[in-house]
Amino acid sequence: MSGGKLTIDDIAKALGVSKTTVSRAISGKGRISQATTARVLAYIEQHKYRPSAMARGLAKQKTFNICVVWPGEEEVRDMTLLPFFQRCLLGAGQTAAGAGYDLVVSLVSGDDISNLQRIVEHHKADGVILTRILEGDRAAAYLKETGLPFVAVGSSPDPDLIQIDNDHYGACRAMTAKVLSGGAGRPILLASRDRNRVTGARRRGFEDGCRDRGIALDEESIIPYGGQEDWNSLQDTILQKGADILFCMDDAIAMDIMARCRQEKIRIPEAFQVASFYDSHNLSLVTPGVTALSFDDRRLGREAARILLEKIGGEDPSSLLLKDYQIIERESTRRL
Amino acid sequence: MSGGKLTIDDIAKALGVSKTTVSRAISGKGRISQATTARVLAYIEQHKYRPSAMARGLAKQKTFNICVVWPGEEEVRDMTLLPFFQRCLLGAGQTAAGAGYDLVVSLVSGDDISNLQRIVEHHKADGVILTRILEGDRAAAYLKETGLPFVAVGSSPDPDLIQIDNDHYGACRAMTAKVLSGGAGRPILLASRDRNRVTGARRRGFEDGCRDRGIALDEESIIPYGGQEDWNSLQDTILQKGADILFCMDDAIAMDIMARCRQEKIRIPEAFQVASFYDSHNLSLVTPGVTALSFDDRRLGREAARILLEKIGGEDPSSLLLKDYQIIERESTRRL
DNA sequence: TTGTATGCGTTATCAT
DNA sequence: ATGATAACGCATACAA
Repeated sequence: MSGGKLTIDDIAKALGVSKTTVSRAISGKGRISQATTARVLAYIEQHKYRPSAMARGLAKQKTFNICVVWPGEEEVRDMTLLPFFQRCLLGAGQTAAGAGYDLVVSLVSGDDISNLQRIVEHHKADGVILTRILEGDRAAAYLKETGLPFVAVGSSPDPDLIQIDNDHYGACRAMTAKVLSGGAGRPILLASRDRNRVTGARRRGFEDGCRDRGIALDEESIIPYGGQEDWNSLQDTILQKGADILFCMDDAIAMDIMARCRQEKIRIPEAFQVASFYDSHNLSLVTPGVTALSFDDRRLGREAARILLEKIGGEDPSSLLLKDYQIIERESTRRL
Repeated sequence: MSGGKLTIDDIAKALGVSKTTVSRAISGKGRISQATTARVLAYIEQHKYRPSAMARGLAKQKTFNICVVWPGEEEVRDMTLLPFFQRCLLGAGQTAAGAGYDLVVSLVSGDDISNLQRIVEHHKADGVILTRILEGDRAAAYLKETGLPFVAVGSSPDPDLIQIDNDHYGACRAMTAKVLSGGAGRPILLASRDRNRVTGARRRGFEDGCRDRGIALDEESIIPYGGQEDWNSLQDTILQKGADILFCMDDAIAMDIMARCRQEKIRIPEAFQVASFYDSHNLSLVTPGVTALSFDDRRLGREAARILLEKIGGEDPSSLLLKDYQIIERESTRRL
C-alpha cells in the first residue's frame, strides 16, 4: 500500500542528508562512505523505495526501454510463425530485464509503421529490435533514417544493418547431407513461393548438401509449392524422377504434404521420405512425425537484445550468425 | 535525420513566444488566439516536433503506457493458446494507440511475477491488463495490493476484480442446443483435466444446452479427457451409451480426438459427430473440419484496454461479458 | 565524504 | 491572450 509516492527527496529528509548523497548511495557512483551508503540502502529496503523511471530517464536522457517490433497482422501466415515470434520476445525480454530494461511492443503490419513512428518520435525507447525483416522493409528504412540504434532478427541484403540470424544455410546443408546418407538418393526441394532471404539460404544449403553427397540436381529438383495444383504436378514429377525424399522449405509446406498424403493414403516413409527445414510442434504431433531442423529462437532474441544494448551503450557491434541447430529425426525419414 | 532533439523551448525561441504559449497551442488548453495557435502548429508540422514522452510524463505524473502481462512460459500449452494471446495483444494495442498510449509487455510465467513488479514499482505504466488469470493468481493479488488500475481478461471468482471475458456459458449453451438439433441426441462432453474458470462455464453451458433440447444427462455424460488412457475408456463409454456426438472442451482435445479417429480409421461424422467449444486454425484444416465456437479475441483486447483507460481516467467501470460469438459449422457435425 | 545548484522537457499556476 | 516561474524526480558538475 501507499504506492510508490516515495521520492529521493523524502529519503534525504528522513535521513537528514542531501538528495545527492542518496542518489550516490543508490548508484554507487562518486565517493561516499560505507556507513551512509548502508544507512540509505537500509532505508530504501525498509520502505521499498524504487526510483521513478521517468525522472531518471529525463535526467539521463534514456528511457530504459527497448522497443520490439512485432507482427501486427490478423493472421501471421498460418499462425505457424507465432511461436517463433513469442520465443524471440521471451529471449529479448530476458536479457533486457537483466540489464534493467523493459520491453515496449510495437505492432506493425506490413507497410503501416505508424505505431513504430509514434514510439520512436516520442522517445519511448532507446533502441529497437525488428523481429522480422521484410523485403524493402519500411521499418528498417525508417529507423536508419532516425539514427536510433536498432538490430534486426533475420537476414537482409543490406550490409550496414545489424542482423542476428540462425545459420539456415549451414543447418540445411548439414541436414540435407545427413538425411541423404540414410539411403535415399533422389531428393526434391519444395520451395515456398514467397521469396524472402531465408528461403534463399535454405535453398543454397539444400544444393550444397546434395553436392556434399555427390548428388546431381536438375531444374526439376527444386520446385515451387503452394497448394492443390502444385500437388498434382508434384506427383507426376515424383514418378518421373523416381524421387524418394521430399525436403520442405518450412513446416507449413511439410504439414500440407502430410495432410495430402494422409488423404490419398500415401504412406510415409514407404512411398517417399519427408523432411522439413523448419520445425514446429505440429510436425511432432502428426503421424508419422516429420524430421525437421530446430533452432534456438529464444537465444536469437537474447542475442538480439544483447547486441542492441551494446549498440545503445555506444559500442559498435556487428551482425551475428548463430551456428547452433538441431536435427530432429522422426519417423518420416526412417530407414526402411 | 537530426532526430528528435527539438524541444518546446526551441520552438518558443524560434517563434519569439514563450514555452507556455507553445504548450497551449499544442494542448489546446487555456485561452490562446487562433493566429498564434496556427503559427505554432505550422512550425511543429514543418519541423516534425514531437513532445518528449518522459518529460510530459514527469510533469503529468503519467507514463502513457499500458502494461500487458503476457504468458512467459517456454511452451504455452500446446501453443494452441498463442493466437488468442496475440489477438488480445493486437486489440489492446489498437485502442491504446488510439488514446496515445503504448504497450509495455511483462512476461510472467507462473508464479514468478518479478518482471511485473519491476515495471510497476518503477512506474513504467499507468495500468495493467492481465491477458489471463490463473487460479490464485499472484499477479492479480499483487496488483490489488499496489492499487494500480488493472483489468483481467478471463474469469475469476474474485468479484472485485474488473474482468472482461467472452460469454462462454451462453455460447456453449447455444452451440450445444443448435448442434443437437441436427439429429444427434446422445452427447458426451470431454472435459479437460485442468479446472480453470472457463471450463466451468463451458460445462454449465453444455448442461443447459442439453436441457434446452430436453436431453437428460447422467454421470457418464461428462468425462475428463487427457490422452491415451482416456481414449480407451472413452470408446467403451461411447458404445455403452450409444453416444453419437462428442463435445470437446477446447481445440486441443478436439484435435486429439480427430487424430486418434484418423489413426483408427473411425469415420467422422459417420461414427459420431465432433464439436469443439473453442475454435482454432487447426480445426479448419483437419479433415473433416470440426464444428467449433469462435470468439472475437481482438475485441476482447480492445474492450480490456478501453475499460482500463476508463479506470485510469478515474472512472469506475465494471466487468464486461462479451455476448458475441459465432458457431462455425463444419463437416464434423454434418447431418447424414 | 557530503551538500548546493542546475538541468532534463513538459505542464500548471500564477501574474500581466 | 501571453509570459515568467515553479514544480515533476532524479543526476551531476562544482563547491565545501
